[in-house]
Amino acid sequence: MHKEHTLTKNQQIIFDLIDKSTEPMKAYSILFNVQKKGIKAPLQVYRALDKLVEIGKIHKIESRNAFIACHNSSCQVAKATAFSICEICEKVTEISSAGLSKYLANFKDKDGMKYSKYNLEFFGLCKKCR
Amino acid sequence: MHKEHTLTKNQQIIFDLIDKSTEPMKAYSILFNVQKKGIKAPLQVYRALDKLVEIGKIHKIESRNAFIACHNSSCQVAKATAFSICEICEKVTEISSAGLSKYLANFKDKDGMKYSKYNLEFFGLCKKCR
DNA sequence: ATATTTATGTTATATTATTACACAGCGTTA
DNA sequence: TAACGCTGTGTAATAATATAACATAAATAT
Repeated sequence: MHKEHTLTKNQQIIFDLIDKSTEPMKAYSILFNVQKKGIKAPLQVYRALDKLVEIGKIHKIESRNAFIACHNSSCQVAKATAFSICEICEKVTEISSAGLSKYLANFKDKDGMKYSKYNLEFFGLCKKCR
Repeated sequence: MHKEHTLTKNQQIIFDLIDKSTEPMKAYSILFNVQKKGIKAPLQVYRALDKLVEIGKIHKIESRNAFIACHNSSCQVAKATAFSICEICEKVTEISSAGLSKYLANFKDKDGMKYSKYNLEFFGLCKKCR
């Protein structure tokens, strides 16, 4: 079981914005959008983003420096993430595949080492862009 | 078979530096190190990095904004990369596992979509840091 | 109630990456 | 050879992403 995190005001504002967005949002675009709500400085945004990532409410798309809400209910901690990214329209989708998760969670390298966390980004063309 | 790419002067200087490094190098650290060789501006570095990534001589570690030389002879194009990253000492190792490559290259999502490229980053503690 | 931790607000600054423009070298081809 | 396309170079300026440092407030624990 996981502790339910009650979001603070800034965290809630920023999460709501990302959650409503149909595409990954960048930090300064988030900042621009929440300035009317009193969040004025980059650091306020980054602090909220850090926390939201930490508790698994959002994920960072590393190759794009952008953030999307997690829609995978089983993923309350940001320790195992996989995305597909369209190289034309930049649509990003979180991949939720039991097989893939299982394979990666159990993956051991040559030295028999297992890892506590991973991030996987697939690139290609989405249906629309083919 | 792949065309052999002859590196240009700037590309060669920057590749040599990254190749000799025991750890991933960041763009501005590269810049600092090659200034004595006449490469003075960030853009000169980024242009060389872009090309080196494109032809698979180096890879970008997205979560760290850093670059490492490819030591995987089979990987002449940057389309399928996997790394392990130690969260304490930041040691990065390229993972070369036939099983993993095969699994990911053949991975299809729910819609049966296959991808042309992927990047996977595993996080954990290396042997020394355990 | 006090200590501790977590979050906030603000200013300044560091770090990472790109735009825009001028020009040089090289192979093609007309 | 000259005109063209392509790739790479040099330089200055700037954009975009992220953090440091410091002061204060709110929430939680002892």
